[in-house]
Amino acid sequence: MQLDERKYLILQAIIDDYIMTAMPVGSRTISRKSGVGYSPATIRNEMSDLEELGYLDQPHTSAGRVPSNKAYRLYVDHLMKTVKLTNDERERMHDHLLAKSKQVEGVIRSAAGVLSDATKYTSVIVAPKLGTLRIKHVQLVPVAERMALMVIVTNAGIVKDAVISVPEGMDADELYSISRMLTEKLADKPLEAVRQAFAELLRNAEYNRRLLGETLQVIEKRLEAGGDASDVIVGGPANMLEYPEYSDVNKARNFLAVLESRDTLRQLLSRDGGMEISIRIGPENQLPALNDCSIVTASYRVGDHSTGTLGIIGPTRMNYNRVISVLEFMGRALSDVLSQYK
Amino acid sequence: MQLDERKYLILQAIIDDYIMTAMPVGSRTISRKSGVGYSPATIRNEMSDLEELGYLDQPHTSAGRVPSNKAYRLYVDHLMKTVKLTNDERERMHDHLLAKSKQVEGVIRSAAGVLSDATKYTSVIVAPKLGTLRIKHVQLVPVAERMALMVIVTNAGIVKDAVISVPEGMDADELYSISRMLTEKLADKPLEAVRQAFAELLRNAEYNRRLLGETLQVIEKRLEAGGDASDVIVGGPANMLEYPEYSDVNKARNFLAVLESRDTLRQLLSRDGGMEISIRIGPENQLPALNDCSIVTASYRVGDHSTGTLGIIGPTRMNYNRVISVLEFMGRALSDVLSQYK
DNA sequence: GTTAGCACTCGTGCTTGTTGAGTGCTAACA
DNA sequence: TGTTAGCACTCAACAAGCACGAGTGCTAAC
Repeated sequence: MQLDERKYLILQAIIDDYIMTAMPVGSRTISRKSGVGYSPATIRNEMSDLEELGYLDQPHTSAGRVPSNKAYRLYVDHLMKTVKLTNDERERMHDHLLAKSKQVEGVIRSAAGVLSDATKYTSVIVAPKLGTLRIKHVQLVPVAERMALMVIVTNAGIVKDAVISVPEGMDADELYSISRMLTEKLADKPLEAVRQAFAELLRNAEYNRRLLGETLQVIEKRLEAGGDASDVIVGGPANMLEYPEYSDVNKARNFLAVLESRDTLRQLLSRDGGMEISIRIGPENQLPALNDCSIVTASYRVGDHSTGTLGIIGPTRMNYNRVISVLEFMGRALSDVLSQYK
Repeated sequence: MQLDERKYLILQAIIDDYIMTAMPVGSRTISRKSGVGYSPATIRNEMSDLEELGYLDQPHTSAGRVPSNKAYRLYVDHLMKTVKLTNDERERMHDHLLAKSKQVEGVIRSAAGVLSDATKYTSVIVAPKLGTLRIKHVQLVPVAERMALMVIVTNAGIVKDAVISVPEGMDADELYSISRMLTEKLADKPLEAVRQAFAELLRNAEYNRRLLGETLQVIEKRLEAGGDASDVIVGGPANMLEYPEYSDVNKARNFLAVLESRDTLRQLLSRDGGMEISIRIGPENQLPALNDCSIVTASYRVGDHSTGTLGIIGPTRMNYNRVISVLEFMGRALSDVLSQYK
């Protein structure tokens, strides 16, 4: 059995309706719907076929039908027609984004807010991979006896800091000149290339080797860790509770638990290929707790080499249409804002 | 009618039981309980009195009784006997806190995690008021044509950054020397005293006045804003859903919505007096959405002048005992860790 | 002052019946 | 041969009725 034009039409109508209502949809509903000129009986026959083909599920005999994950896959790949955002909406989102643009952390944070507000789902934004960011400036600041704070400013104005210990008796002036030297040597190098640069520094070091060694270690540790918790920002976690899928408190709790584990989130948002938009439906995203969620992601650029990810997590019956439009727009907007300090 | 010894005893037993079970407690339960040697009938008479006095509520005729907010108030003020944490527990919490102590943001974040794990409620930590922190270092880093990133390192290693615009043609070296000058002039001054210092600088400025003016403005704006979103850290938001009080999704959603508004949280956690532990029960915390929540807060010190707040939000029938012990301990631990880079 | 006894209340959980949305099948129709 | 009307059937959801039991208040006896 194959999918003909009419089956596509009916399947699409069913999915569209289910996305709106979250209720199993019956043959009468589809029959009434404009654009499909068949009687309920005909629709029923087609629905029966679609069920056999694995595109529809039936919760129980006397209920309507519900799209399967396979149906959503077909939907996003072929059936869905993209909608445009209104200019008004684009403007509003853009303005919200710029309102806090004075602080970089703030830009990402408000982007997450805009995303979750615009879609009514939960949004997640992952900051660019540390290793790909370029160092603009390194500064060691004395904070205590034998301790200094190392501040690294990268492009996109992202600031990373870490406490390192310094040799006995090293004073502020000395740290200052080491900072100057480090900045000079490391400027415009990506963080992940720092090991090499350091090796070179250590070979012909006039300065304290132990200090440089530890500084290198700290940087590498940060790189390995893949960034700390603040690198994943979640927006509108409570939005998900609006949907009947999560009217069960246990489900809601499991969902929120996933959001609390930034590591899991970072992994979930890791993207496969280079395509603009990636969609994972239900079990496609591996995590059992998110079996009835879909994750849609896009990416944004910072400078020429670094990319971060922005995404939406919602029920599998999410409004893919709108989510994709919003993500595409915000991906571009975020890239613009974050690349302006190149 | 007055509260005699026996009424205290019974009320305490009722509250203890209700904190454990969240079920209306009946006279039989209390009678069986060790320590109270009276028959259910006697207990009933006393309970009737307690209800009349406003310490107990009755959900409906044939149910047991539930402590009122007035009862909780009495409980935390007089009835409650403090319990000690085991050494084992203290150690575990302390270790968790230190595990991430290399990054300051990380310390506060993991403290929030420790708090919510130890209590099974939701924790909130507010970073110290910016104005009271002391400047250790100011650094201007060029990020784009006519734009620089200003990084301010304060004691406790807290780093604040903001983008400012700089005059045409100002190069890295020039910014470097301005940074040096600013650091020298501002070092060890609290942020809120910066206005004065700047006024002085502006009076006999050799350097560009417009730059200094804007720098001052940025600092002041940050001060006025009372810190940005990252200054409030929430731990274990999903914990609250464990409790039957929040088995209603709508209630849960409202609760989570409150947690999303960092401004509201900051206000909620603002503390009245200087006492070590502050407890607000139900409506005492003003916010209708949190009418059946209690908020317990303690404070921590950073250096000599700055204080931040750490708190627990839980149902009014929370385990005040334990919460207070944990908060006291963590307040001290956090102060120790954050004051070590003085 | 304390307690046993008893009638009374009322939420909870179970069973049963009803309703209605939806299905599958069959037979008639174009 | 594809489409549709008709009809019997299914089953979740809802409501009504009922028994149960936890809990109360009151009274009278100890």
